[in-house]
Amino acid sequence: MSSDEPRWLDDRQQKAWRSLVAVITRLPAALDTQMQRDADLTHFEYFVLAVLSEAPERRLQLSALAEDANASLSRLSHVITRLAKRGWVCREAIPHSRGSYAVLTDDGYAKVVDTAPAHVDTVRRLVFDGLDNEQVSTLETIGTALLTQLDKGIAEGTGKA
Amino acid sequence: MSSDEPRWLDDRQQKAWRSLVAVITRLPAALDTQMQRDADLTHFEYFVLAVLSEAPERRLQLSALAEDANASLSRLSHVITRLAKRGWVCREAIPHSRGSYAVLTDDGYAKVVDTAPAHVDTVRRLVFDGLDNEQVSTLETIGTALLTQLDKGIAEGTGKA
DNA sequence: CTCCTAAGATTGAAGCTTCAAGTATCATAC
DNA sequence: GTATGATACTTGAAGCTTCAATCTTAGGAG
Repeated sequence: MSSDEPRWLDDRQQKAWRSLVAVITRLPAALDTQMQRDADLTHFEYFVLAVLSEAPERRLQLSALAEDANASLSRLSHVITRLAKRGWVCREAIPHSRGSYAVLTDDGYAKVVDTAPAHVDTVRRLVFDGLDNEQVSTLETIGTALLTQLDKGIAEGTGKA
Repeated sequence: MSSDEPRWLDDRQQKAWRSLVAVITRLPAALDTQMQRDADLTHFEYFVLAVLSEAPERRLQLSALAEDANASLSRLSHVITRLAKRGWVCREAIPHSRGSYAVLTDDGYAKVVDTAPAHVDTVRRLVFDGLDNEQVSTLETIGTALLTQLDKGIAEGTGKA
């Protein structure tokens, strides 16, 4: 515990928090619904493929990919197994290292190219169509601030709240 | 599809989107980790209990609770079953209606009271400690704008992207 | 060279969410 | 009163994520 009385959030923070919770709950669900329907993929699976498609040589070490995709190594490993079964990704040992690459296959690249347009349309429809240019900048600024604090907070919190 | 060429996101939107995706992926994971460790609850379970604790008579019809908790009725029903097994909630038929109430028990209320302080500390640590007053207001504004557009977008999107 | 440690990744079980199908109850029409 | 339909909720199975344990291999110490 930080102090004696358990300082509550003030009114403004309370409202901001509720709306943030709603966003982090509803938006992923909406993204998954569209992805599932149009591409038989979770949004996370798509994101992994998309990150790989932009990497040099369309390959990335698993631990690096996990970081870029905001996931635990375990989660990523399971997902790579699933994507490999579908032929979109394969693993490749890295010489003189304990690591492995995840490599996007040509089929995987084609899948991303196929899937991207409907996904982008969805992102516009669910998010950007409601924001003007200034709000988009603000979103980026706030998002970055949140991530910075999140990383800091996780680092601190490794020893109980 | 909206038009001929699949209009991509511009650079600013792209950056904003990446940071938003990171937030909606990492923040829930961090909240769940703390909740699991300190209260043996998922963040969603806690949120359901918290919403109930603020409702008149600490009760809400399931469909209304689902809406307030940003969840599908199915998800909520499973969760209520789990919470009921632990004695924190019970169901109660609504006379002359097809609906049911979810009612927070005294034990359930006590659980919320016990759990809230560490949760609030976590929210401060992961989010608000990194934001000044103005940014909190901005967060609330942007969050609300996102939710508005999300609802609109989902309504539109019920017939393919 | 051999042992030891730890980094990188995998795995299986348990738990949560979703999806689709099912049940029950109320309102309406005949 | 009895169909019909729709609303509110429940349920079981399938799939995804997490957690903890495990495996494998690289890098040092002796």
